[in-house]
Amino acid sequence: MRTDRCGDLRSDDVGRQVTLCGWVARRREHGEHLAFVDLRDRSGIIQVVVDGAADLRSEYVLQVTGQVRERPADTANDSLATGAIEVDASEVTILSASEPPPFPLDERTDVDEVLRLRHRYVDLRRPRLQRNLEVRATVNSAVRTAMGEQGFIEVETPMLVASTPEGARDFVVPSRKEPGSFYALPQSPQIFKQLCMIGGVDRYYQIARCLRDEDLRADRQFEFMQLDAEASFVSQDDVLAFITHAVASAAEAVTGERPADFPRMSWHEARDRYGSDKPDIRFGMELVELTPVFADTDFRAFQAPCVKGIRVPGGAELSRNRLDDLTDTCKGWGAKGLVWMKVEADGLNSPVAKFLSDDEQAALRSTMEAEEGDLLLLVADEHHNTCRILGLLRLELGRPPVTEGGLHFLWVVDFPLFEGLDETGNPMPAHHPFTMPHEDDLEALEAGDLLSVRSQAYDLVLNGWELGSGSVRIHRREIQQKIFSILGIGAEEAQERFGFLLDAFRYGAPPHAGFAFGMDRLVAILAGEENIREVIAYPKTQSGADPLTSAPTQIDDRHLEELGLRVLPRSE
RNA sequence: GGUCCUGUGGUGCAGUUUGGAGUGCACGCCGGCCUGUCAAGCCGGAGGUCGCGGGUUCAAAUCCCGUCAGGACCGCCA
Repeated sequence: MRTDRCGDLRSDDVGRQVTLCGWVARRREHGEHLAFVDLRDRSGIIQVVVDGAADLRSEYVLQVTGQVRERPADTANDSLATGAIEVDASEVTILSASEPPPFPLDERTDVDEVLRLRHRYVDLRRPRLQRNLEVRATVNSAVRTAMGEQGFIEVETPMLVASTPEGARDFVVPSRKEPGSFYALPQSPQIFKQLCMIGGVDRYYQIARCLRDEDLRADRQFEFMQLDAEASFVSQDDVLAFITHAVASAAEAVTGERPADFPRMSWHEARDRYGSDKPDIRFGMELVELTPVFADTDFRAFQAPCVKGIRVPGGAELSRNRLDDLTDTCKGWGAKGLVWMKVEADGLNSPVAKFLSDDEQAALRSTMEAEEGDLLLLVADEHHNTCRILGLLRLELGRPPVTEGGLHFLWVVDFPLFEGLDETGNPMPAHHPFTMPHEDDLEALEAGDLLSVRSQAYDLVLNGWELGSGSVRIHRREIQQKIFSILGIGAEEAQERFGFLLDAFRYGAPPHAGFAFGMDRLVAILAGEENIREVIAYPKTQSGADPLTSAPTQIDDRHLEELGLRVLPRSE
């Protein structure tokens, strides 16, 4: 139907007879005998000169045949890739008419998102989404190539799986053949990929759809795509290298530049310096240790296990109102309070300055390298809480937009194996119960010094977004049993919950390790989007609805009966 | 489950603080004019459940209560 794409034509094509198909992006009429139509397809836009009488309106679908020609002198449009030329139409066929679109398709208008989702087929025509979908396809393709290069093969795993009690809430699918029983949709292919290892598929990967029935966020949808990978006979370093290659290849495919650095940082260092296990290292404002400065302080609020602060360059300009807001925000995060100090020519301006000795003020200023005009924000609390609050505050005050600062990848390693205790006093696994403890910490594990035990688990962070995580898995039976017993999972319960995996481990399980990272998040950052809905063709709203199809919908009684289901009346 | 923000012709906004006639801006739409525009221009026109319900008031887009939808975040996401 067409010989060329609209956006591909250039001055080289002058003189050629071409046939183009596309949508009317805009028309400019000059009376009976002249009109300009900007014809748009996925490749871009070109100006078509048509007879003024033609009734060609916005978003009509046209087939245009005509000759490519230079535009007359002084009428070139530099802002258009095809701006030096135009197509002189000899024949225009309306393939499909269109009602006026429900919202403008130009890039200038920030349209209500529900409206965009309800008419997603129109929204998808806009350059922004066209570009984002291309970025996504490029990333998918680059990742597949990169994994293939490293000897991984793509294996598909089922969507209808058994529900396990771990992790997120499952989406479930009722069984027709066995009423009252349910499949679960996979939260990840975790178990299956480990079974692949036992099955001798020594390098598995999959760009897998995962589903978790948890509340949605800017970086979270019910369903999302992961690069899921697992390899046998490899170390943590090997896995980091595999994933680094895949992610670097994806970034290079999109930006044209291969990111060089994938630095590593221990979980402890990340917490102490950035107050986060996913530090955004695009900017400074690092947490400064101040506990020694106030070791002998008379100021009650600083008589805490840990005092830290951040320095906001130029922050002394913030109004009292804004500082009060920040204090409230911190309290909302669970802080006992927030101490602010403005660094001024004649000293520290702060409600609490009078409680601090001259030595303390001087030590504070030098430790924080404070300069006139800075704002110092201090929190005193338990170590972990101090770091967490300041980490959130740092992001609140300093985090650049997604499009700024380049790509800063970071491997966070040496996570603790357990993060605190649950209500019943059992330690909680920081990753999952198959995570291998650090070899150097096996003695501490044996000795019961649980919270000091590191794991061979690792996260990949990009500009403060957690892209994904992985671990070396336990393949030694006695260690697995030790972990289960620490977690308070008895042999019977373990068998019930993970029976088929444990059974499989009896038949020759190779040492293995793996990783999974969120493709949507990677694509969003590479596309310069703050929200993964912008890189998903058909996303859902924050309440999990799809304005396009109206999902979720009710099903009729006959259908319910067939599945052995009855819907309870809504409770108050 | 919680906190905060938003909802006004087809679209994007202003108007809400301090109640007084559906008032305004830009785009789009419809009609007319126009042979080099490119966010074309000029003239004219149509288009409203101020999300919904209730309350206060002589009077509500505006104040109060509730509710729905959307968004950001907390909880949640091993």
